[in-house]
Amino acid sequence: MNIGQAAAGSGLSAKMVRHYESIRLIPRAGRTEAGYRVYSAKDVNTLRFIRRARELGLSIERIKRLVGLWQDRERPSAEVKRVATEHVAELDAKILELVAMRDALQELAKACHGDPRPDCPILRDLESGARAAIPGGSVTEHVSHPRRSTAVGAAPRHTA
Amino acid sequence: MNIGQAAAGSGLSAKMVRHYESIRLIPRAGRTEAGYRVYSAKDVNTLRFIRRARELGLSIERIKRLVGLWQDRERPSAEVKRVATEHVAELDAKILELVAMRDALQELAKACHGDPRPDCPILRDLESGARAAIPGGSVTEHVSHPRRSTAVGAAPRHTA
DNA sequence: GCTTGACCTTGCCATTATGGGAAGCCCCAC
DNA sequence: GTGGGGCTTCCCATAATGGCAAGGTCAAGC
Repeated sequence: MNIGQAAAGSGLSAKMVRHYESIRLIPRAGRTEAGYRVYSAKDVNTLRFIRRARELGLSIERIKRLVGLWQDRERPSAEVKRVATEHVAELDAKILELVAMRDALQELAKACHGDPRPDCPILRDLESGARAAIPGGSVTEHVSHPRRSTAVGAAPRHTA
Repeated sequence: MNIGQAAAGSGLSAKMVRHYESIRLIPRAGRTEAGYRVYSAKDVNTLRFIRRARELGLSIERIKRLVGLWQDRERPSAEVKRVATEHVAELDAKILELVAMRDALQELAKACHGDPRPDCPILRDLESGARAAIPGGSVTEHVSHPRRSTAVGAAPRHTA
């Protein structure tokens, strides 16, 4: 099958399938005489694997490792688990960061009248507030109301 | 003062101060005859405001709005509050996404022996698992399109 | 005066994962 | 034989930041 079918069958975009080939996450697909990429059902399985891994937020680098382990019948499950727990640790760190931001901003917003007058604790905080540590608490418990919005405006990088 | 002093005084890098100028988050700084940027204490205050806003994860676009409101003595606090609550909503959405990922992966990891044998529920899930409800957790079903961020491996995009 | 070193300038590249679009070839149905 | 849809490659853009490079500037010390 061509890339369109493979993409549809895996849930990825054709664009991303090409991209994954270019960064060598997947091997170079075979070509027809006209240069069209050719995929097998097995290839689609690999692409689905990748899509699911991306849904769990795994980075391309980790997915590379996982695909390698997946295809190795002798793999120690310990290695797979390690990749997973590494990612869980990063997710936890990120979650803590975002929760701290949200809680701080939510407090400020709560204290803001939100009326036609100019006085505003949010601006006062930004103007000269010292960002302080937020008292501990389980992250999960704070997560309440949903919302299917879009991007969060990314935070300062210091992480890696 | 020069950019180095302004950067140090605001907690930003000189690089970012130049960047913020280039994207017009701040006005073009005055120059010496040699072309060096010149900053006043007031400029540094603005830079500090920006740094704190970034610490709260606000995007440059929202910070632009906030800086504008901050400098407008007639601003309605309701507008400031709106910017803040918009961001809180996005943070909440992002947090939910990450928590869903973390919980799912954590469950899988917990079920993985992590020994020298190849059998592994994590790979089995990726191989053909539908992302489903996590026991004990409220976050479930389709983990839709996340986004990128700091340390975490980022997820699919759709948003912007 | 001249050297040295710290600081400044602009500009380009990299990151992460993904989308968009252009220019141009290919294939099949009608 | 033609039109439209699928395919190809390549470049650009995103968000925010770091890094490096080549070169100008300034102040201090000799």
